[in-house]
Amino acid sequence: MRTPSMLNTAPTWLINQASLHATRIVNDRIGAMGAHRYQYRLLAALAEYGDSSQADLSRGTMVDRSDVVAALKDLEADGYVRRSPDPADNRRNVVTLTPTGRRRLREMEKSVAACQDELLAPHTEHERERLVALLSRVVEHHAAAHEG
Amino acid sequence: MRTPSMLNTAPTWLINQASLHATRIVNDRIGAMGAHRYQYRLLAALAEYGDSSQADLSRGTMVDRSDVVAALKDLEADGYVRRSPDPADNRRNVVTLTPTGRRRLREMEKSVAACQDELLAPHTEHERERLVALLSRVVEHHAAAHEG
DNA sequence: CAGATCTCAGCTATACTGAAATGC
DNA sequence: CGCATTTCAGTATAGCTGAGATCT
Repeated sequence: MRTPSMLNTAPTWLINQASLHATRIVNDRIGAMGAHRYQYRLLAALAEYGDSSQADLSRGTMVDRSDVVAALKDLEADGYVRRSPDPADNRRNVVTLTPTGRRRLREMEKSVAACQDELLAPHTEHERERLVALLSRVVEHHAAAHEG
Repeated sequence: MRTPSMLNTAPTWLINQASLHATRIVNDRIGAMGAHRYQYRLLAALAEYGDSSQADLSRGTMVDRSDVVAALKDLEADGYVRRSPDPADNRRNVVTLTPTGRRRLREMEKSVAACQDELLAPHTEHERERLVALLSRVVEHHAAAHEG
């Protein structure tokens, strides 16, 4: 049986199916280097914004605050980040990217780039940009609607 | 903190985020009418293909064979489908859509159409078609690669 | 015999919730 | 006081696996 047309033309269904493939691809590649999805998001945020609190990392990466705790614990155990109390606000931790963590991020970037190529293998560069633009609008719209 | 650009431009991340929003929207609306995501997929497949075995339904809807069992049990309890042994192949059940089930599907279609509008609120009709076309290529490519 | 189907029991990862401890 | 942050324990669901019983 082929996929019913009622599903085949429904964006919600297509997005869910595409997400399953994307997740499988990312988990395979990131997992093969002994890392986790969330770790890439956190390292990327630290590289772009510098030292950050865990709450800020959670908001910036859409990783739940409680999952940030676990992911940072692993990253710290491997020396990719350091955590220290924030002198300016003792509720917070200052999370710092180490040089080793920066190298780790660069390796992950290659892996994640390969994921994009694998996921969008049939698509031209121009089509990939259009897809990114369309999906960005979806995500921005609902991210804004969800926090407001 | 805003989303790091390393994530914002990664299709895998965008698709995952969009999928979270899509799933939340569908679950809210379908759940509000006392139904489940899977039930819509199964009823849609039955309406398009007529009587089917559970294995065919599983392949056509991408609902796992074991989850088909549970979803059909609920649909049958509410009178939306009937199941009977296939005389031509006693391993199989013949799953039949009842008139009540057909009405139920029509209600769900309205609900699911509203989901698409909510998910793609910022997009024009033309943009929605482009998104569907791009995502269809992703899904078809990986569906083919995954079964082969 | 190999292979398909239906069913159940259970597993894992993801996203999320609640609450406690602490500090602003 | 209300509110934010970190942490831990636990929940819900989706998707999936393994195995048994049955049949082709």
